[in-house]
Amino acid sequence: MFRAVESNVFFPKLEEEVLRFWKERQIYEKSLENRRGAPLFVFYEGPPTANGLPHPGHCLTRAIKDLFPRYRTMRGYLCKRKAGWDTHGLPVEVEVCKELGIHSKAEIEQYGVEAFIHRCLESVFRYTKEWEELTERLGFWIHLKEAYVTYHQSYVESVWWALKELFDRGLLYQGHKIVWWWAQGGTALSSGEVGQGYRQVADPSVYVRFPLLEPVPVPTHVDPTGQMAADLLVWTTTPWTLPSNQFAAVKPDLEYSLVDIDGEGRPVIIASALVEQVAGKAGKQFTILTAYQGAELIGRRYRPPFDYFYRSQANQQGQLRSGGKDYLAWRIVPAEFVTVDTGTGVVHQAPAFGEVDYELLLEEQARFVEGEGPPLLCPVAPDGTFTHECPDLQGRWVKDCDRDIIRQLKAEGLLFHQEQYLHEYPFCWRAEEDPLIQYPRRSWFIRTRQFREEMLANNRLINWLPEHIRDGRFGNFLETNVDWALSRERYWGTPLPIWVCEKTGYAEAVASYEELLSKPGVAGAEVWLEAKRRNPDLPEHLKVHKPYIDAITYDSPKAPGAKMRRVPDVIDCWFDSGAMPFAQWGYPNTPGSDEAFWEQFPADFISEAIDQTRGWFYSLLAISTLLFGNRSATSAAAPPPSAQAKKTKKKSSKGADHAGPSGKDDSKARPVPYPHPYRNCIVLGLMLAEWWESPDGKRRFLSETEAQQACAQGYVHKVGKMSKQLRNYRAPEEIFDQYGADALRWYFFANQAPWTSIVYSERTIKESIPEFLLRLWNVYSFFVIYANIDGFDPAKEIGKPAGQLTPQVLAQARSYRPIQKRAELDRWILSELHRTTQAVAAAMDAYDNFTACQRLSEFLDGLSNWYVRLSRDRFWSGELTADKMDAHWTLYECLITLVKLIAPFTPFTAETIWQNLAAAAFHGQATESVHLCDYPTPASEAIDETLSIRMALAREIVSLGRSARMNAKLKVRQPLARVEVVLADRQHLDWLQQHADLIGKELNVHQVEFITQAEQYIRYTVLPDLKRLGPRLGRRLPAVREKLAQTDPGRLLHQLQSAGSIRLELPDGPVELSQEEVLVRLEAKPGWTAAQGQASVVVLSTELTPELLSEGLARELVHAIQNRRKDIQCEYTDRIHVAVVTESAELRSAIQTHRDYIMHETLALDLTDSPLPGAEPVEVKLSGHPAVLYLQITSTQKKK
RNA sequence: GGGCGCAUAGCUCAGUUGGUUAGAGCGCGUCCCUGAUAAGGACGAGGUCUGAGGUUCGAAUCCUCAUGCGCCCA
Repeated sequence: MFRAVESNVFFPKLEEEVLRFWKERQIYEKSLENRRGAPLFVFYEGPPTANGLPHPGHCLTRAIKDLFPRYRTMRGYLCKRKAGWDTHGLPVEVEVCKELGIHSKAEIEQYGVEAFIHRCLESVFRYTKEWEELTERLGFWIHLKEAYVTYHQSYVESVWWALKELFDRGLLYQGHKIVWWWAQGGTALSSGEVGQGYRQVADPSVYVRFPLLEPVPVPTHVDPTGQMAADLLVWTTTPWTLPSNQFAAVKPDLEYSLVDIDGEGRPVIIASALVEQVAGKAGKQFTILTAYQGAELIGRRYRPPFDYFYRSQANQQGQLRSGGKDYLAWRIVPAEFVTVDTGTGVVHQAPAFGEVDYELLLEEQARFVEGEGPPLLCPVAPDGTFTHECPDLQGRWVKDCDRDIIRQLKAEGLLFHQEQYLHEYPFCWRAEEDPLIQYPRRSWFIRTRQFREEMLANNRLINWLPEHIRDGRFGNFLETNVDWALSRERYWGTPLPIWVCEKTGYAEAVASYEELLSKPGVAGAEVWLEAKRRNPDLPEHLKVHKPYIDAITYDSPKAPGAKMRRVPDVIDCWFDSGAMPFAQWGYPNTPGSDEAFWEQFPADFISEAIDQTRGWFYSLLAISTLLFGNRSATSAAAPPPSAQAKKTKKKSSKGADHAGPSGKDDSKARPVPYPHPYRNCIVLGLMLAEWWESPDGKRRFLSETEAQQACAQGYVHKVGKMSKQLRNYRAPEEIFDQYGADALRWYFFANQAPWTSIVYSERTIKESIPEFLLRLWNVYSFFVIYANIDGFDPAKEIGKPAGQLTPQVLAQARSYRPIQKRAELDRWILSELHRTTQAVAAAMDAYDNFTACQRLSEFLDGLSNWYVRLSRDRFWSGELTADKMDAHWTLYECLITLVKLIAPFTPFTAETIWQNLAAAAFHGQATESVHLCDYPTPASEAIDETLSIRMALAREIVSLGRSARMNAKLKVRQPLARVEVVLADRQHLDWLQQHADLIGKELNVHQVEFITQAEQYIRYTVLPDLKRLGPRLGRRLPAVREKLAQTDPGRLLHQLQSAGSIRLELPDGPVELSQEEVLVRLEAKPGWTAAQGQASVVVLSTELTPELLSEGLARELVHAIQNRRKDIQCEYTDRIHVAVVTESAELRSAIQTHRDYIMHETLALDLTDSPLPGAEPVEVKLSGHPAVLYLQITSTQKKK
């Protein structure tokens, strides 16, 4: 016996029970134990930050991250799932600053770095509980207890090891980075912060003359000497950067003009396209004297407007790599970024105060021999004031100097024009009156640029979903890769493990705390010990963090008496997360990490949202490529031979998956087979919120109903970014409580490809219940009802152990007959089951959950709306015949297999059903949990494609029949004499004829006839098969089409049937069309009750004889009695007494004629025509005939 | 400003290598069925596939441009 299934199912409650069950029985742990020694499927968890509450977008990521590991586990792989937490970084510091009500670095220092770090640590795990609850409630199986944590000592040391590797290989260097700098607060702002602070502002816009040192060539009609002295005309909105000018940039393929201004005699050079615009602005008369290509101007020298540097460095030269020498500064250089939208086409370059300018400086430096190139000129201090290098401006805030600078330009005759310029400019989001400036900071870089080609090559080995990421967003990013700016002048992060000699500047990297303490003359470790003594609760991990680590110094190996001190920076937290493939194991310092790392590298599967393209996806790839990529045999980081050997044991399969070692030892040619860290990557779309607003926009509602109730009308539907401030989305827990995790999961998996950006729609989540879960539940409930009524108990017939209840196990049962012996309907649904299994596995192997879900939905539809529907009378027939047992076994097998198929998608519902149908039914002799089962494998011998096609045809005909009945307003309860089905194609005619009864029953008609020629109802059309004929006929196709349309279809059909082909005479010669190259379409002629589909037309006979009407009445009566049974709460098997009192002769006659049928259908013991004493009379109308109905339940008894 | 993507029914989304009548679910309307019963099913209305060009015998699909939206980077 199966446990009775409650009809009013509430999924959230079931899910809670399943969660308890999983926990008590340690099902997740068992699912791993189950696969001990199996081939590996490697999953990496991209670590979330737990310093904020999880939102619906995290649910999507975590659902996808659960789906494929679950699937692969069932497919026989061992998939270890280590959780991880990202704990470092600016966002954490910002949170803490908010709590403390402070902003700047000075305020942090004042508060105390030590205390600040402690607060960061507290903040990091503030919402861990919420995250863990969400993870568990969603059914995301992952080892939360053994999570890697980026601030842990082992993790930090692993990162240090990686950095030392890079440092020792010369891949880590110090340079400048131009940052958006908040001078008053003394800190750089992240791009996100900068983005928040843009405001429209009016800045001075000045056009300045840069006098060229040498005259430029001109035609002799302009000047008889053939040359003229000229100025460059340069535009800038930041006059304060002019003292720092180093170059003027032009675009080589742009045309420039030499123009005379109001006949002044000293012409200027300006992009030709801008002559008119600038002349107009300045209100001057420009006369073009001659023109140059930008390329002709390159290399010419000019005098900058200020001589702070020029005074002493004007003629300095450096050695070029290509041989020869060139001047270091104040010459015209080529640049592609020059545009002619605004300005003059000649761009002032102050590399210290513009990122683009700085890039150009680097390019210039690259032309020179190391150390010989132009230096960076920066006469501005970090507090935003001019230094002693500009004596007359010294100590003043740069922006305040704009006016004096302009005045001076004017005085020297260099100012051509001045105006106000309105534009967007960033301000500090914390101190609104402070404009940001671009400013150079010393920074450590990783030479990723050198590995551009290697990274691109590795990128090509990754199976990106969607594919366009590879060559699009990610590929483009790699192609324009610049060196990774690694260091951050912050507090809470992995400290940069570089110690520098205070005297010589000699630097070295350190790979562990232990290594550090073993250095000669080490001192300062007591700072940590002292802190720990004061506060014994401090986690040991903190000792590798600021400020404790900063205290540690040791003797310099280069200068006696000098100390090595750590550089004060921490690193970009993206490096932390990108290091997780090895750092999660504490590689290489932690014992056993060597094995663990190489076993779990690279990942088969990762998934995050698209915003991670330049984040985690990049940091993983860059770090792996640099550390483990192809390089000389000196590699410190090559996999041990044992790990290599183990990996070759992996099963090979299709796709990018496991496209790994061939099994041969080719490690000499390629030191590391997988320098790319992940093979398959699903890039998720971003999730938007939807909400409703009151007409005034002041009130927000999360459902339309609420909006309707509150505002009646005029409320507005909104779609936009999810926002904590706006609270424009429903919290995940509420979704779990109302609809359940499976509903949410199915909504994510089944509605769209995962990379589609979706609107988080509560309504759609709700809908996934009736669409899928409830439909499955109804079939399951149906099965249990009848299995229990019939005493169908598989456990009684199957020996122990029953295991996973595979078809082989079920076949042991005495009453289980081979599929070939069963009814066709059984063979059909089992064939569909295996086809679905095949398709779902293929889709899931290709990481295509959307297609997989569609196939599952289609199967469930067939099971529910065709198989169960048509099998009903088999289930409620009285005798336990072999056919009835077949129906039970078939449905049972379908359900058992289906719950295995859906287990990775909706793990809770699958488990609930499995527990009843398998675990409980077999009293512990079946596999404990559906998640410990193997994924079903399709049996090709059970698949009958022809039957699938035929059954689909039958379903179409029934559907058309219903449509036809609808048109004629003939309800299905009214039997009809006959239906004629006209087929365009006689291929499946015989089969359909054999199944006429099935179609007839569904349509409630007595006779179904198939005809292939029925000119009386049908018009035929012969159409060309364009897909076939297109390639063959090309240009002639339209003529063929026309000719076919004009020719009498009857003649064409005749020709086709007699000759097997059609010959058309066309102006440009004859064309022969074979049977396969044409399609025959049918169309019902008007005036018939008919419906047409692709391949068939269904025509109904609408003539109603008295016999048919009488039969219809009988069915009406049955319907009325069944309704009444329900009213008086009959059990399914209750027997009843029935009486019908009526004046209607037709009705009495119908009862007379169909007495047995009525009694059988309604489980009536008798059917009389006088009132039953004690029974309540109910008045009914049956097709317009009034009657009074009496029902009375007898004692409950089995219908058998 | 640059890169990438998206735009299909009232809403949320599918649409396989270009092919004849562009689909699903929800919502709406009209019904049906019901011994799965707080389900289920059918039918209908609703589409210039964002716009404009182009390639092609043929374009929602390929190309170009424009518009709008999103993400990333400036």
